[in-house]
Amino acid sequence: MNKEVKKTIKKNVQTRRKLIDIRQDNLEQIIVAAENIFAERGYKGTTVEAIAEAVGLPKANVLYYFKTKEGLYKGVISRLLTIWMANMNQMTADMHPKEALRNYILIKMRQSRENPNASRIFAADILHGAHYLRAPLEGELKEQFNRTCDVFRSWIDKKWMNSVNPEHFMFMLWSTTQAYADHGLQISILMNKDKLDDDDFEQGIKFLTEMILKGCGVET
Amino acid sequence: MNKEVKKTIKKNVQTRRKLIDIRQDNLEQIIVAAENIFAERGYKGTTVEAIAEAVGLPKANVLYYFKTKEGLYKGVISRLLTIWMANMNQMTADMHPKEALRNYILIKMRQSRENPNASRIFAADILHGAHYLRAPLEGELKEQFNRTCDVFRSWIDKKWMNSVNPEHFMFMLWSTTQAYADHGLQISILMNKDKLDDDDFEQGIKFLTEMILKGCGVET
DNA sequence: GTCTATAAGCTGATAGAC
DNA sequence: GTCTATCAGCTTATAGAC
Repeated sequence: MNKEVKKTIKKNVQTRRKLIDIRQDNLEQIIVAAENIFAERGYKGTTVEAIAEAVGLPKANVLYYFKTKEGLYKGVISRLLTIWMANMNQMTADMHPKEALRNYILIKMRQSRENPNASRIFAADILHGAHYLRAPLEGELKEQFNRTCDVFRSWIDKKWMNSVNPEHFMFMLWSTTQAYADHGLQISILMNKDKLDDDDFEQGIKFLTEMILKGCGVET
Repeated sequence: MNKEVKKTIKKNVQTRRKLIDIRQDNLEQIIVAAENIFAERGYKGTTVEAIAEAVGLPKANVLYYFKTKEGLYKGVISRLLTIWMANMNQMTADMHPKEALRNYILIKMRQSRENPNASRIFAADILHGAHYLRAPLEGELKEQFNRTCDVFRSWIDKKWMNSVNPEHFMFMLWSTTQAYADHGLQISILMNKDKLDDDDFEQGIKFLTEMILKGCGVET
């Protein structure tokens, strides 16, 4: 193998690496921009043009990477769902509800603060017929839901908490914590703020923890 | 005045009455259909054509009555807001929280059951920037919110309830009850149902009332 | 008042030069 | 891989006959 050939190969490798990097970088940028705009304006309210503009690319380029708008949307949802499930706190029967519930509320509130897009996009999908979330809801999410309800039942059996309805208890945990993402704008307007700050979330966490633990009869 | 003239006048009156009736009837039908479709598909997802089809009129006819799609949407929102505010339970300082809260939860849950469209359309608007609800939120709704928080404070002063954060307490009352409208689909999927029935709402009311009263230290 | 036809504008997607 | 130009389809809104 002579020098010229080696050089050519090396150059090709470098070029390919660079292209791969560009590709990864563009994919990442597009999906992050898309997530934000879908969360703000909803699926129908979002244009591919707007996403392209946010990334500084022509829209044909965005469609080169993702082929269709719906494909991009599905990509965003599935990415969020993965993160969502990974961060999902697993409450178990052997944990004491005092610590388990306190921790669950903390994690969910942190999620509402740090990744409100996920909660908002999910909420919009549910509101408009669960077009994209029906499948996961009927599958993995339902299993997780049922497991957690069983944990509540076992806590009730052990007299660690009052005999409250497990399903509705779960709905309450979700709706109260996710409200700080989904209805964050409403809350901030009513509290005369531009947006919710760390203090608001701290107070929310403190309030919810006390109310919910006391409500289901767990000693604090 | 001869008989012919009298007859003509009478006929004109009848005709006018009939036209007014038709007009009222059409307006009513259009706004009801629009409410349902906007709630299902969101503003951008709704076409004037779909509304017209639901009423059995050509879409030019719908636009004859409401001029623009946005005008129709505003009409729907303002109509729902009026009903919403009228049904709003006024909690007052002289009422005991036990009865006042119980009744508030009952009314809000009834609203989620009987008029989920209002809650859903409001939720979608908040989710996407409160384009149409910002004004009422900054005005009448904020006043009502502040008045109710004051009522909570006076209850706390009287030791009728624990010293919980009034603002966050209000958010909890809203999010937990409205969840049965906004996330009704999610709840029904997780409970293996097509839709929530009377029993589910009864259980929800019972659950929420117990949890919330106990949570804020009101005797039941 | 009602309805058909159509204008005007936007948006997703593609063709084709570079 | 990238970008300009453009097509095809949909949607709001209006013009104009009845």
